[in-house]
Amino acid sequence: MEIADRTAPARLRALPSWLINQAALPANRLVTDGLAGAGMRRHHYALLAALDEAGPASQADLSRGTTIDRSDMVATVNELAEQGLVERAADPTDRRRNVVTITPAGRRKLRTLDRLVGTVQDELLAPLTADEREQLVDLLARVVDHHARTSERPRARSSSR
Amino acid sequence: MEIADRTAPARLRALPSWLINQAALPANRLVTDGLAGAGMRRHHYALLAALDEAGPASQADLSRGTTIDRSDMVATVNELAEQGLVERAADPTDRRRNVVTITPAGRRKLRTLDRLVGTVQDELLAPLTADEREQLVDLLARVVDHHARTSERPRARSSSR
DNA sequence: AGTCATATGTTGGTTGTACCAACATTGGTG
DNA sequence: CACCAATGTTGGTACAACCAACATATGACT
Repeated sequence: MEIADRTAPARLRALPSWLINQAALPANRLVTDGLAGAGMRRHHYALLAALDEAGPASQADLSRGTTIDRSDMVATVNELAEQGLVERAADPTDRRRNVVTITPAGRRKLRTLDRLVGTVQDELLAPLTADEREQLVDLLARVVDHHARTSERPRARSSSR
Repeated sequence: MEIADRTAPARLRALPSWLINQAALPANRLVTDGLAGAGMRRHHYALLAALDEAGPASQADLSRGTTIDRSDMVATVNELAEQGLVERAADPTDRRRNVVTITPAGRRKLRTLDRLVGTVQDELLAPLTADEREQLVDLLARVVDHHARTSERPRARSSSR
């Protein structure tokens, strides 16, 4: 009569897509809460990381280099710029573009966030050994890579016209 | 200068929480698209599965048995009832409750969805071998279980009746 | 040179999922 | 009886991931 076990249907519990979603819930909760302590959100961290690793870039390039949509990039850059963590400047060589640059304060903040996010991974993967964590990362990376390639069709340019 | 590689920052690519999120994107896209072909959404599938496996139950029990909030359960049951896939009836023994029951049509639909969702898993995990898929499911299940237990502290019932 | 397709930043949406707060009704327990 | 808890329900929030359209600019081709 009663659903006493409080566990999801067996069908779902065996479903990779469902498990990934369920795992994403604590993952997001932990990361979001962790970053919230520093006044940041996930987009902010991703953008700072991209800038730190790849150097100054236009918003469109940053959008392609992260998974942040061009339209969401606007607000993200705004928010980071307000806090002095990045700077937005017009690109003299292409007046359509803004060049976004990480500031020293941004780099400092990023290091803080790195630590923060790092500790959160331990909480997230608490039940797994170091080996298993590596396995998980490897497996997921291959899945993610596969779909990044198949969804993003660079589309052979048809200069034919 | 330019972010030509179109890959996310290395920091993120090594982050379990980020990978889980990125994997959830194609997972959701595939499942959502698949179910959309049958006029269903994920909630509908989860609810039908729960009803099929655990039998008729109140909305609150169903909410606990899936991951669907009590408030979202209302609409989910409504939508399935409109299509004759479930039935909602007042519980004579407890007038607060509605007893939700899956109909034969609901069972038929569920079988269709099972097939649909199953084929989608193959697409999702295309780059992995059968062994690796099992590993992934096992690792994720343990992570999910761990956080299900640590977050939900139901507090031992005084009288389980 | 002029035309046309494309890239860029930006605004202003929409969708889906996961929540939370509050409420009236009912039930169970002291 | 008085009180607290559970249930269904309404209405709302937050956030990420999109999409459409636009003005401006660039570049490529004729």
